[in-house]
Amino acid sequence: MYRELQSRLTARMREYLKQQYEVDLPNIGVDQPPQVQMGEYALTFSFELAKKLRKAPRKIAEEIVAGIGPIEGFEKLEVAGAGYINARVDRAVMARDILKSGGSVAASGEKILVEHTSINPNKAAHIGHLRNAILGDTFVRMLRTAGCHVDIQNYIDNTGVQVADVVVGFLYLEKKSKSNVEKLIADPAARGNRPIDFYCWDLYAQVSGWYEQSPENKAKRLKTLHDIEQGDNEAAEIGELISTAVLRRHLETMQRLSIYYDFLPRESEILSLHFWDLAFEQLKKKGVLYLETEGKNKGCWVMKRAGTKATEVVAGEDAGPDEDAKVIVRSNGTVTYVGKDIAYHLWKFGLLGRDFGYRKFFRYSESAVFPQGHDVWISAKTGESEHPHFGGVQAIYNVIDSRQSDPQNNVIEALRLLGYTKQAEHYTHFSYEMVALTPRCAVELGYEVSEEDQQRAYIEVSGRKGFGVKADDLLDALIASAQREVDSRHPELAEDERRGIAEQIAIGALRYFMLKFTKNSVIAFDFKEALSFEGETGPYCQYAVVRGSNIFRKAGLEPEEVLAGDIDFSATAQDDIWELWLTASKLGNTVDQAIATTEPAYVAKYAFQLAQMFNNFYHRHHILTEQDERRKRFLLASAGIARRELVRALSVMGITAPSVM
RNA sequence: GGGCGCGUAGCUCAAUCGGAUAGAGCAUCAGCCUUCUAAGCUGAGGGUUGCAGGUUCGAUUCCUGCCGCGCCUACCA
Repeated sequence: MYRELQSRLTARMREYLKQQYEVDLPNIGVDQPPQVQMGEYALTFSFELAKKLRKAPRKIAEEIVAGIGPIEGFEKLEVAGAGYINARVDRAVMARDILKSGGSVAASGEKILVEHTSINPNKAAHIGHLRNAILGDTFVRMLRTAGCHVDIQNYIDNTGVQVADVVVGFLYLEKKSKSNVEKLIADPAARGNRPIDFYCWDLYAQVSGWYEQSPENKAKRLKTLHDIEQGDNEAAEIGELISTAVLRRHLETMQRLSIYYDFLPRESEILSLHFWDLAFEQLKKKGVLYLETEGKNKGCWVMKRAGTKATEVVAGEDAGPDEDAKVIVRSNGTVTYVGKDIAYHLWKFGLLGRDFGYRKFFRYSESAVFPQGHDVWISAKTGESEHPHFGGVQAIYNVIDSRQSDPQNNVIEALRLLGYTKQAEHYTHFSYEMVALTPRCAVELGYEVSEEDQQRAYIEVSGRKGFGVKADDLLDALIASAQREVDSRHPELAEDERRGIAEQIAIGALRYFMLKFTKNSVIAFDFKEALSFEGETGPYCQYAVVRGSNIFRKAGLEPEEVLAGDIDFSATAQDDIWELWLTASKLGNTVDQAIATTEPAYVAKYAFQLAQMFNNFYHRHHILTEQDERRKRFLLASAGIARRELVRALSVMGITAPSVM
């Protein structure tokens, strides 16, 4: 709602400026005045125009305010300060519109692919992966709120060195055969009742140490990796077993947080279906790759990096080889990771000329989210005959941490050099910073922390060293902590009900925690902060919703019927209450902005702000004891609007509020 | 060396295209439960926005140079 009035105001201003001063301002900046009593919108262009028009900003503002005449939906314009133009809306009219449409957002209809999670299937998910998955899932929810059609993909690197490392662990450290590993996966007792991904977590860390012991050990790694890539041998079969079992665990872990997927493309199919061969042909034909004949990259097919000036040498012949070029095909003929990624992204845009086979892999059972249940498909060499179609999308968002920005840029550059400039422009590396541990947290967890690391602000998580906090462990800790609170507050409730509430609170706390930081801020993880349910947290927002619900429950009314009823809006003149309405009208605006900047934190901040404002309102105005019936109705409507929009904002973040807290 | 990012209150973080008095939470201190739930509310203290210049009516925001920190920069994947 907020957005519609804003565009009406700026459109009228632009028109008037053209007509009156013969200036065209395509982007008229709009702010909000510092206090709501000063108006809902603030325009600052008078300052900008001062020089051009040779008039004082305040004078310009005064002329415009005097001359422009009425604008629909607005009560009046005022000059403020040195030349601001503040616009006041007609509050009663706007309130009526908010009641109807609230923070609804415009529909778009584009087909978009979001790739997120993409955890190597060789160990348990940790807090860094949680940040990725929660950012990705929330971004998907934002896009869907905006009316986009989104496919969610989770890329599985099941033939990489990380999987090979765990296979080495099974084969050489634990001396296990394929059937031993099968038993380990099938029989919980065989792995000491630890989940298989936890088991692999420990094994993976051991293997890293074992490599250090001798060069022979290390040689096993390369051999195993090659075996896995080749296929048809025990190492490959163990790799397949383990990566599939661990992947299943990852899906279960993410499902606990209401994070879902549509398709799981795997590296094994990118290899076996020879995606690279097709990409290689295109890259050679268009001259994107060239065979280096000199220097350190002699014998490799390389590509120039984005931003480097390869054409700089026009006259000078003796420039030598571009040592900075990115190797795509090694001198032994094997393709690098970036090469495979280029092929994969050609497929995503429907530019490769080949498709995956598709097989059903995992099913989300019937629920509120999926009334008919939902299948997760996985890539296969030969798939099922009936399957949905993935790929061939208009835009891509890859949720990958900032450390991958270099390879990501290489892929984008390859698309551009291939002539797919439109696709390159619609390829977004949704980059975010890592989650690290504070030294204190590392010590708490029982890790040895060096003198040097003690002095740092944070220490990078390392799966290779087994250094980190597992996602399931964190979630369990959050649930346990929430459970204690719920048990003491609501002993009257049944046990499974209390458990359900504790889970909702834990998920709210975790998802909000991962979203409240802006993307390029490193999260220095600390249990104390992450386990907090007070202040700027998910439970704070959930609590505001519960309070809102309680009012209606005690009043014996449904929020919807109050909002649909007859309401006297004269009390919107009261600034503190009006501010609540105004904030409630801005969800659509916030989501738009969050999409445009790929910054989910805006939504988190918004939800907190709205919750805070509601809590404020809650204390200041006691609704059920209000004697004036008209005012009581209005206050109920105010609570209803705030609650409705807060519920929407939380649902964009994948958070639901429990019935009681 | 080059690329990307960061530096804001004791701590953790916000601040829309450059906009009005730089805001939250935590922590500290002082208050508020006979009320629709205190996972809450009110108030107080706490700032030379790393440093030095520049652009501008206006700079936390843009530019330049320093200082400090992190990540990336392999024919590993």
